Amino acid sequence: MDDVATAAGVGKGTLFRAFGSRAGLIQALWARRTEPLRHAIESGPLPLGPGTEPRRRVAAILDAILVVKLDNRHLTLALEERSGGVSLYEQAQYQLVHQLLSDLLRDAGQGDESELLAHLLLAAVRADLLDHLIGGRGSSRRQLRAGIGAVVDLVLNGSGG
Amino acid sequence: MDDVATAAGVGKGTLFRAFGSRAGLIQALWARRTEPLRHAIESGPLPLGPGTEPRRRVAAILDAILVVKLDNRHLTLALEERSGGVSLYEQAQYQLVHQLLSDLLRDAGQGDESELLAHLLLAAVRADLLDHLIGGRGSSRRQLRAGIGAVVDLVLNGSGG
DNA sequence: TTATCAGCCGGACCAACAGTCCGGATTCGA
DNA sequence: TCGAATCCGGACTGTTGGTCCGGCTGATAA
Repeated sequence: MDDVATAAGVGKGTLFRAFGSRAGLIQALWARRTEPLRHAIESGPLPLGPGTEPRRRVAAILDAILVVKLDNRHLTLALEERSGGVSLYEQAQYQLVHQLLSDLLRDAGQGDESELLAHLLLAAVRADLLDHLIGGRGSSRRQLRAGIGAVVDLVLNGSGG
Repeated sequence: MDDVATAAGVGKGTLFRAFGSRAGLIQALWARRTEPLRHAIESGPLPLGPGTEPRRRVAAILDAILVVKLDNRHLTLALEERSGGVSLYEQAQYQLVHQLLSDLLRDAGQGDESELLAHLLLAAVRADLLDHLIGGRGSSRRQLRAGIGAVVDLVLNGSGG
């Protein structure tokens, strides 16, 4: 926070007055970075926008989220860190995506458990997991998108097992 | 740490000499709490022990982990918190379970993606998610076990969608 | 142009907390 | 009994998120 304030050319007080807390700053940054994505989901073209078949739309949204997270690894890691007693699951932005995915899954016929299933799918793109997969296992971005996409497909459409 | 040392009737130095760090203490506690479970998985009776059909065994292991986590919510939350720069995924105990689940999934015919799938299934029982589901949504223990069990089944056996 | 005042800003300060370190107690061997 | 090696406790340090107040600025009125 000190460094951020200095880099921004303001005092620490100003920073905290503007964003409330470290978590507030991070969430504000995240909100700005994800604005195009939110817009595309709300009213953009297929397959992200409304009108796509629910399962395909869920997969598209998850892939888009994955890409944003890969493009903002440090920020995302900080965002999802439990800080100030606020967990990821209490953040408004998480609850919004979760609600959307739950609704889509319900539409897709996953009546029961659509809420849990939405949590599970979102857990597949959690920042620390991505960080581990990239940093530790050396997966490339391509491999990650393909792999996670496959697993999500498997969850959504069944393996036929 | 101060409080722990005081409660244990020793100095803080002793605590750190014995466990290395806060994370070390938490992992040691966790290792002790999960010792019976590890033993049951290694050489116990069905469905946890070896010999069970892979998918069933995966489901049984996940349910057992879920129960332990529910019985030790605070400890588990602390364990999975990124602390000291060490994420959950770098912990030896996580890697062991992940390896086991990966192998079982491979045996079950999920050749490709068995590793990612194992991560996904373990993400379904992450401490902060459980905490959110219990604390915020008021799900009972029973409901959680049933719900997560159903979702895991769906992932393992397909929904037929 | 100058006096007054409200609001905003900066950065010194505070509290919490993981981790270190050294003076002293204890124990073991001679 | 004495000396040395080991172990222990808790005061201390460094870092960091967050607070607070003295002072600056800019607007307004005389």
